[in-house]
Amino acid sequence: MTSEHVLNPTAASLLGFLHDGPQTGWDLVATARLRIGDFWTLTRSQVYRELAAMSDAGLVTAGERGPRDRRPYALTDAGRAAFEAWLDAGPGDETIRVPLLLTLTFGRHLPAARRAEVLAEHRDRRAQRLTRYRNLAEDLEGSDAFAEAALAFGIAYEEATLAWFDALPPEVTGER
Amino acid sequence: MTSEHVLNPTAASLLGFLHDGPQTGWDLVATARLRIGDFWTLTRSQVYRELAAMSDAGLVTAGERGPRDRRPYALTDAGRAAFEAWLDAGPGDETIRVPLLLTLTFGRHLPAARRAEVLAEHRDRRAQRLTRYRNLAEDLEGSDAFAEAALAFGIAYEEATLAWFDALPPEVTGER
DNA sequence: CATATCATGTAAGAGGTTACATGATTAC
DNA sequence: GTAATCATGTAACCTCTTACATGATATG
Repeated sequence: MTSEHVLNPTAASLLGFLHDGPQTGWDLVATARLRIGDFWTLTRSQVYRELAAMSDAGLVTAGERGPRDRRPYALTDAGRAAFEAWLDAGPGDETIRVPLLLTLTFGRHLPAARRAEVLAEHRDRRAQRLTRYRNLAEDLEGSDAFAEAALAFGIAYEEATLAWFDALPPEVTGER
Repeated sequence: MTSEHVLNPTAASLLGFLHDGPQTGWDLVATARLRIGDFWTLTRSQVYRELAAMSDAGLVTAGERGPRDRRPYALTDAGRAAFEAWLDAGPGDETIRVPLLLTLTFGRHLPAARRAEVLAEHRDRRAQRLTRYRNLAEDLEGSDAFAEAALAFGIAYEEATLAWFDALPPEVTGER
């Protein structure tokens, strides 16, 4: 009888990173920000909480405290099994929540001039993100095909968004 | 001194819908599912809670209970002001959380055959969503430019996603 | 009269964010 | 020695989901 600890995607990702060796909470935050931060948000608080919970559940073990109270967590066999089960289950349905489209839906309640500003600001943020992604893609080239694929998704998304922006009719954008 | 009640996007959307006249919680759920359901999830529980909270804050007023205990909520001037302030602030940053890209990031831990299956399943779900969007777009044509624009975003997103799927290299998809 | 649908809500818990509190070590 | 950064964690609160509980009305 295996005690099935159901993983949430955040916890599962931590286990995923621990496959490359023990890490402290602090390090895991940095790793996660770097490797999945562009498509999965997570906070320090969350990481420490999930680590504590997974330690209780036997999915990870806390090692000795090192300098500066550093406390490395290592994957257990149970943790490895739980991670594999999570991965094998496939990605859950995406929760699509796009604040921009809410603002747009209620666009008729926003004066045209302000609407134009708001949209332009948002478009700009997207454009900056696309630029950042493209730079990242250069750095990443040839290293990790999976990471490259994930980044390519982001690029495709932002490109599509910008094209959408530029195709909006003037009665929506509020520009004359 | 105006008591600034800070709205979350869900609450704000309810106020937005109440601009077209009083509605009950039940009706608001249906309206929201229909009008913003494709880019903003929300549950019954949430709607009743937000209505109660906004009623306490004076942003809406509960009317007399009708048949089947139906209780219509109406917008107050404070509610209208709060909504306008929310709308004017512009859309907040999108929280990007794409479970698919997590699965992909850890793709090397998933056997190639299973990886191919998982990706194919997910691609299929996306394709179905795109089809649904396209049908909706036909129905919507010429009615509401803002709703059409929001839908066009969804279509652009799904089209970009499908194109990305189809451009994935075989070492990522796990197909030979 | 039985079943489906309409309609309200509460309870419990998971997940997520922000702010607070504390202290060690490194770099200047 | 002082400021930055590393490192751990707790507390409070908000948001969101799922399950539970209850009853009225319409449809067949």
